[in-house]
Amino acid sequence: MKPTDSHEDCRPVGEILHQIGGKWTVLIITRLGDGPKRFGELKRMVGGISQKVLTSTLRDLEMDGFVTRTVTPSIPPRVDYELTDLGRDLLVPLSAIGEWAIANRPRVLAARRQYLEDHPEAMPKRAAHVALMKQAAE
Amino acid sequence: MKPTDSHEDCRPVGEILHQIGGKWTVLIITRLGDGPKRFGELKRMVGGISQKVLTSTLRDLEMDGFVTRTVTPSIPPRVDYELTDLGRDLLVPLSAIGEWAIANRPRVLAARRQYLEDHPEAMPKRAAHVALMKQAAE
DNA sequence: CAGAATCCAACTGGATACTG
DNA sequence: CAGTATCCAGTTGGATTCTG
Repeated sequence: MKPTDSHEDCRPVGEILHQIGGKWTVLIITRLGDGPKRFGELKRMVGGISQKVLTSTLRDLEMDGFVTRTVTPSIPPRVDYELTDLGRDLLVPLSAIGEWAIANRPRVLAARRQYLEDHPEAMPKRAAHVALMKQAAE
Repeated sequence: MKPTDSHEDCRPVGEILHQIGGKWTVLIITRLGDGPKRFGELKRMVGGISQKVLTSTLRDLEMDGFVTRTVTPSIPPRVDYELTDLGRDLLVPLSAIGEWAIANRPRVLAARRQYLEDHPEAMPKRAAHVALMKQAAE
């Protein structure tokens, strides 16, 4: 599995990455890294995610075999999510990305500021930029 | 920079991850991993990407300081893209993800098949699923 | 509590045509 | 060759309301 070769298997890999690369996936998987969590617990921990999106993201993760969903039919109901072996496996490279993001956010923000200085006309054509720029302004 | 703590900096990290998690970002960065590439070269190597999307993704990466864009005003014009130090830095955790995806694609596909067996009514509510299922059927 | 169901605005990304 | 400029369909994701 050499890293710099393999021109053919780009697309299939892209599909998996796209799935993993969802805005919240990394956050959810890493939150589950230290044990099972209930739905509401996860929602609070991640923060800023709507239930609809959390629900469907968790469904995706369940579908891909990264998490298990355990329903306890009590009143009120209780649902726990937990990483599978595959999920814990994925957690390794994923948390590496997460830590990279935390560690290098300042560098990225600085690069964005620099870019805007050099290209004053650049202005946000993509939404993600706006969000990051707001952070850069802090 | 502990992995399992830090409830606060989830969102900011999410923004960076979202950026990185774009469908093509990982593919492009890893393709650039073994040296500078021209626009058309990249387009062929990645495969299946439109020039519009390739262009805007490259702009994003440039904006974030991951790649440099070098224009040689000849006829025909020539533009080279190359990883910056920050980009090469990012390449490390990113290619880990890429390799994970290649190595574990079968497991993910198997999980999807299993899921569909267990939940016959599940059927594609999200597009990404359709793509993966088509692959699963191969 | 955990979600399902709607409604709807915003963003993504593909196809096509044109330019220096 | 390497874009830029449109147009446009499909998806994502937020807010809100309702249910077992």
